[in-house]
Amino acid sequence: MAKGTLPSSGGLSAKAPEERRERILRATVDVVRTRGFAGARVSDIAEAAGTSQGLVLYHFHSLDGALDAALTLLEDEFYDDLARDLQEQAGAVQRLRHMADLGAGLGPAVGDWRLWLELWVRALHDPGARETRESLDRRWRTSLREVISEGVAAGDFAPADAEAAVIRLASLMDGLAIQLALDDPDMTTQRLADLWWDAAILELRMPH
Amino acid sequence: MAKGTLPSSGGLSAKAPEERRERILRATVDVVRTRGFAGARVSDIAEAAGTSQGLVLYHFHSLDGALDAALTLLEDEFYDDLARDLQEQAGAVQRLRHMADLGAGLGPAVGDWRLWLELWVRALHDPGARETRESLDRRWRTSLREVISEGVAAGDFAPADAEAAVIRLASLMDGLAIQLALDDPDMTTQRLADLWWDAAILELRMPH
DNA sequence: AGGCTACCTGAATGAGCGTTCAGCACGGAC
DNA sequence: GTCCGTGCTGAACGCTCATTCAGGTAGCCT
Repeated sequence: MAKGTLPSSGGLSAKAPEERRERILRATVDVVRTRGFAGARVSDIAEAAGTSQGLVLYHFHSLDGALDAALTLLEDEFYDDLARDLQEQAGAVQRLRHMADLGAGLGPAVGDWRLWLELWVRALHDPGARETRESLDRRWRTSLREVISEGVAAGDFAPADAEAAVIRLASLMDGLAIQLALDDPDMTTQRLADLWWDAAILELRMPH
Repeated sequence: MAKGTLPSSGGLSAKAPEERRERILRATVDVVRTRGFAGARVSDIAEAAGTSQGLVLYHFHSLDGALDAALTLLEDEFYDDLARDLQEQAGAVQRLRHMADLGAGLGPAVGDWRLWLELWVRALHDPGARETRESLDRRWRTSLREVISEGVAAGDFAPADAEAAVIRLASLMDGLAIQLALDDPDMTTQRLADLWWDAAILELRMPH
C-alpha cells in the first residue's frame, strides 16, 4: 500500500525489493536477539519488518531459511568489522587492547553476546549453525594468534606457550561474556575488559 | 499393567508412585540433554520414562513444571557431588587439581556441559532458570574461592589478585567447556584439564 | 461390603504456527 | 494496448503439541 502510493520516485523503485529483503533480515536478527532462535516466529519477523508473513517466506523459503540467512549476515559483518577495526590500530599492544574492548562490547563491532549464546545452543542441534560458530571462533582465534605473533616478533610479548595462550584468552573471553550476556550483577563491560586485559598481561608476560 | 501383575510384593508398592515420579524426572533430564529445552516434548519424556503423557502432567502439572523440576534436581545433585568429591581430597593443591578434572568431565560429578549450555540460554528468557544458573555459578565459584584461600593460607598459592583469579578461572572453565560441549575437534577433556591447570599455575603463581 | 482417594491411561480438545495458495499491483517488453 | 514476470498480501490449510478429561484400577478406611 505505502509502496503503491510512491511508485515512480526515481530508480529507487528497482532497489525497493532488495531493501525489503534486507529489512526482513535485520528484523530476523532483532527477533533472535530478543526471543532467541527457539522463540522466533515468522509472525514476529514479519511484524518487526513491517511486512506480511507471506513475504518473509517468499524471500527465504522457510523460517529456517530466514534464520540461516540472518546467521550468515551476522558472520560476515562480524568478520568485516573485526578486520577493519584491527587494521586501524597501530602495534600489537594497541590491537590486543582493542580486542579486549571489542569483546567486551565497548567498541562498535561484535554484536550482542546473547546472539552468540543462542548460536552455541543452536549449534548443538543444527549442523549449519555448528559450522558458522566454528568459523566465527576460528576467525577470532586467528586474529588473536596474529596479534600475538606480531607482538612476540616485536618483543612486546613473551608467552611461555603462545598457542595455549591463544586458546585460553579466547576461551576466557567467552566465559566472561556469558556473565555479561546473562546480566550477572557482578559483571560489566568495563570489568570484563579489565579482567581480560590483566589475564593477557599474565599470559603474555607483558611488561606493564 | 506391569504394575497390576505385581500388586503385593511387600511394602514396595507404596513406594512405586514415587519411583515413577523419579523415573520421569530422570527421563526429563535425558530428553533435555539430547533434544534441548526448546526441543523437549511431553511425548518424548513419557516415552523415555515408559509411561503415558498423562502421568507426566499428573505429577508435574505442566511441561514447564517438569523442566523446572529437572533443573532443580540437577542443581542439587551438582552441589552434592561437588561437595562430596572435594572433601575426599587432601590439601588445596589436590583439590584444585581435582576441580580441573571435574570441570573437564573426567571425574564422576558435573553433568554434561551441554546441559549447562542449554541452561544458559534458557536463563536468557526464563527467570527460574536464571536463578538456578546463578546459584550454580555461585556455588562453583565459592568452592573455588575457598580452595584458593586455603592454598594461600598454606603458602601453596600466591595470586596477585585472588578474587580476580577466582572469576577468571571460573570463566575460563566455562569458555573451554563450550568447545568441549560443541565437539570442537581441537578440544578434549584431557586438553581442557591441562589448559585450565596451567592457567591456574599462572594465576596463582604456583611453584611447579 | 461400600466408598474414598491416589494413581494412571488413552482419547479428545483446541490453540499456535509454518507453509501454501489464489490473486492483486505494477512495470517493462513487444 | 496486451502480456508476463516479480513482488507482495491475507486468508486458509493442516499439523504438532500441551493440556484436559472421562473413566478405570487398586489399596485403605469404616
